[in-house]
Amino acid sequence: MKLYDSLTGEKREFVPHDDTVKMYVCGITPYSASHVGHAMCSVYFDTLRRYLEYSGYEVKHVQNFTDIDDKIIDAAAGQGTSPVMLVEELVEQYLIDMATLNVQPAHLYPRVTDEIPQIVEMIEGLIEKGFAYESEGDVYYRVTSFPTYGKLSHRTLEGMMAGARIEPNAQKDHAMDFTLWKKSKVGEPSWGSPWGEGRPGWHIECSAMAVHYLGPHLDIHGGGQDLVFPHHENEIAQTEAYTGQEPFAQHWVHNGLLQMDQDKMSKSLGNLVTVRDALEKFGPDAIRLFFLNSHYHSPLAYSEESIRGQQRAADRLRAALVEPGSDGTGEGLDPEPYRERFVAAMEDDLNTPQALASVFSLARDINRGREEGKALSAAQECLREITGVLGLRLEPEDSGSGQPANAFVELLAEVRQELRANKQFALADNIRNRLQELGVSLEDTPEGSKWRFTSN
RNA sequence: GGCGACGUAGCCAAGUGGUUAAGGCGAGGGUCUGCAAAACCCUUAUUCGGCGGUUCGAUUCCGCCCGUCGCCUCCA
Repeated sequence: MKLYDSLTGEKREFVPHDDTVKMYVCGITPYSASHVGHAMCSVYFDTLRRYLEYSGYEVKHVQNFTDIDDKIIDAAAGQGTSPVMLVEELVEQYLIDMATLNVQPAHLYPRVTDEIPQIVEMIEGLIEKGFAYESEGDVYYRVTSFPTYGKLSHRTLEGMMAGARIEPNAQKDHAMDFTLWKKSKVGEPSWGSPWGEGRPGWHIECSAMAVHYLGPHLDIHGGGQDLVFPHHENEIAQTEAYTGQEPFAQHWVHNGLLQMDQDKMSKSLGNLVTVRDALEKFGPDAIRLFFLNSHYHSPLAYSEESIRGQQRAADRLRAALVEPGSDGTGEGLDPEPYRERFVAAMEDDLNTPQALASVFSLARDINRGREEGKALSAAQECLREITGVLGLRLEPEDSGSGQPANAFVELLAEVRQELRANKQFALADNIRNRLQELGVSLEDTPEGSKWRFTSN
């Protein structure tokens, strides 16, 4: 497939180093509930992974948790809990939310606090090679020692200095030098090191974990566009300096950010909707469709109106997957052209909006074919397959079986059928309306009256 | 100020140097239905931010302008 690479700025054929695709995606810093922007990133990379697997690749997906940092320490203190407890709770919440979104779990979720030896080793290596220096218990990366610093974000050191708000710091050789190891204050969580008690800087952890679990050559390194600088720029500087090999990643893949009104949605701006709230409100399929309807590379504005629209769209896909009452005996609907269009779109830098066009056109033709008595099992199987690549579940609406209300609804539906048979339509309609208000949707079909619980 | 992305119908959103500018939602009309709902059919951008340029021909390439956003500090 063709995949865009932020470093070279071009779409290139994706060719993994060896049989297993190595994919590292920057994960979250769990200091507060995850928001829809995190979900968007996860869904895009999940879809990329699903597509690669669909194409026959084996993928090893690693995603870190930054489980120690200033914000975690502050947030824990604010809530009267410990950083460890806070992280545990938020990580669990995150994993549950991702599972609900039908995001396949990463193969490994390394955490900074479990990787201190690897991090220290990498920092030592960088000092030895002259890329880093210790200063009053802190360790800094020397940006001037890495000639191509700025290649990912397409900046120069001069450009970064111009107009930037950088505080002079006597401890550093160059204002852009960044922290690898940070001396801890009294009472903060800390680890021993050759430079005294402290903890790792943010950028080094990803380098260390990526190299530790995936080696010096990643096929895909992903994350939000806001990580390009400084985080990923620094990762390249650290990793390539340490391993002496390049490129660190074949493809730097960055997703556009979720906008909230005029700004990006972010924890620091406080303008966020949590993943959990959105999931409860709209369900996973509609949310995935909302993301996938836009190209991963573009920014997207959060819009509840739009997600509602996707709920309706998901319903139409579900309708296409309902088995025909009586087997179609006519000629079959050949799904191959739809599958080909789907694959061609996905091959082109994961063009999910275009892939969806094929999905919807297959769904429409299945629904039409049903009315025309066509044999549909192959087409339905294909629809199931390609929507699966997009991570859509499209499970039938909950028919409520096994729930306590079930028998009562069943009874009301039966009574209503009697009324209809006796042309007592006013009363029958009244029952239908009242049930609708209570969250039970009733439809009269040639095969009888069907009902289901509606989530909204 | 520097770097980058973007501006397509009521809304969301693909795409292309040239015969019909995907798809979804919404809206209008129809088929079906006791009425609905669902599904299906039809309609819904002579036009792609503005102005120039290149070209036989540009929404698509180039330049300028206007507007929006991201990064340059933590951030998916």
